[in-house]
Amino acid sequence: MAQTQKTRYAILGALTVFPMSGYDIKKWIKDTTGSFWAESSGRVYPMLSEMLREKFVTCNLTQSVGKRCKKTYTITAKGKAALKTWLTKPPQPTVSRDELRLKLFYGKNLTKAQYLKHTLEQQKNMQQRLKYYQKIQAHIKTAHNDISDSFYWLLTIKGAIYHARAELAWCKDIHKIMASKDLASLKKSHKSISFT
Amino acid sequence: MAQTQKTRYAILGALTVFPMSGYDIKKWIKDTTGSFWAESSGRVYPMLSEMLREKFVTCNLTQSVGKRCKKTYTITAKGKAALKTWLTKPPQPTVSRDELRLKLFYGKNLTKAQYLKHTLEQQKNMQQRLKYYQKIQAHIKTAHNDISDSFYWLLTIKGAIYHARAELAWCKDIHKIMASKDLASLKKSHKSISFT
DNA sequence: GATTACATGTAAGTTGTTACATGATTAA
DNA sequence: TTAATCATGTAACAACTTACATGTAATC
Repeated sequence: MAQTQKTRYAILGALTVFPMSGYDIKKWIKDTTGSFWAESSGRVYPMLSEMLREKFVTCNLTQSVGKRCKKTYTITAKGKAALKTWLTKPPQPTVSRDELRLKLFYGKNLTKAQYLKHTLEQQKNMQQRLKYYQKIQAHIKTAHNDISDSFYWLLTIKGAIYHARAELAWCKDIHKIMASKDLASLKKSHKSISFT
Repeated sequence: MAQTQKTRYAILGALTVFPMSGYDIKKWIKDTTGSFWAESSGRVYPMLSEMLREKFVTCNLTQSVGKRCKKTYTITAKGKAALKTWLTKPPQPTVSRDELRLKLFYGKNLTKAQYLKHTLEQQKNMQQRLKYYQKIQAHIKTAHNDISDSFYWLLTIKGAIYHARAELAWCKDIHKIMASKDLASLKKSHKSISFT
């Protein structure tokens, strides 16, 4: 019964930073909250129209460089109120589908090489992410003087960094365990794997 | 174009452990891979019928305790082959929607108390999870002698434990930062927040 | 006597993605 | 000149959830 429609709040949140067009919003969401939130244009544009009808946002046309018109949306007091109401509600734990973990869980059905291919790829991805996060972090610290937002962004990035580090530590552990033992000898020693 | 249908593989994976009924499968998925994978009965039962037609599984009726009949599904060679093909493919990074993170990212729009309510709740949840994982971990180590599976399960749990620990460390950091500074003084000192 | 667990399934609705259509501008 | 970015939007489809229907058996 309870309609979530979280796309709505992801958009409203973005508009508390500054007014944006649909295109901007999609890009913003990808660039800032991309590691834990995604929206497609097929949702953003219809949702903006809906929220315009509901007076959660206002729209004014701005001419961008050429003749193309750009619709810049601004959040209203009503929109802000709706956002705040949602923000204060306890977040419902969405069980994400982590494909990597599912594949590794049923790793019995993979060869050692296939298994390691997945974890090495994950390790590489997490290393890249970590670098990306640290770059963003430095960027926010230096370029942003609008404290009210950037304080919270830094805390969020910190969480992302911790997450990436945990994934890296996990991958390393796996590689250590897989490298030191061949699968045939695991029967004897698997119980001694350290789980500190 | 590329149809994912991951429910299919979550089920097939479960059936590589032992034959199960639809009810068992749903319970199994929840109990073992529940922290990173979810399936609803509205998907499990139709998918089992579909896979029966495709000869990925076979079905035989077993009388459970009373008169209720139970359909026990067994994975076929064809099903195993399909699973292995999928397992070896690089997992596509599904961007989950982490509601907590979105809410904290736009934390500017929350009061300090509201913000802390979310992070304290997350801390509590992660502590509970951690205990749960450690219980399961101990259980697998002692009760399971079928090494081929349990080795991979232990590695997966290790990842879950690392993840929970990272979340806990993050929450603690947030509480430290939020406690030591009142929001009014943040303007001066936010750049000195340690991001080690 | 009530609730929970077992057990299978369907139907309606929601939510979301992908691909497409359209076209300007800008950089390699 | 080819591709990428800017810019808005729709239509078709895919995927998933929730609530319901139905009934047994065990436990509290």
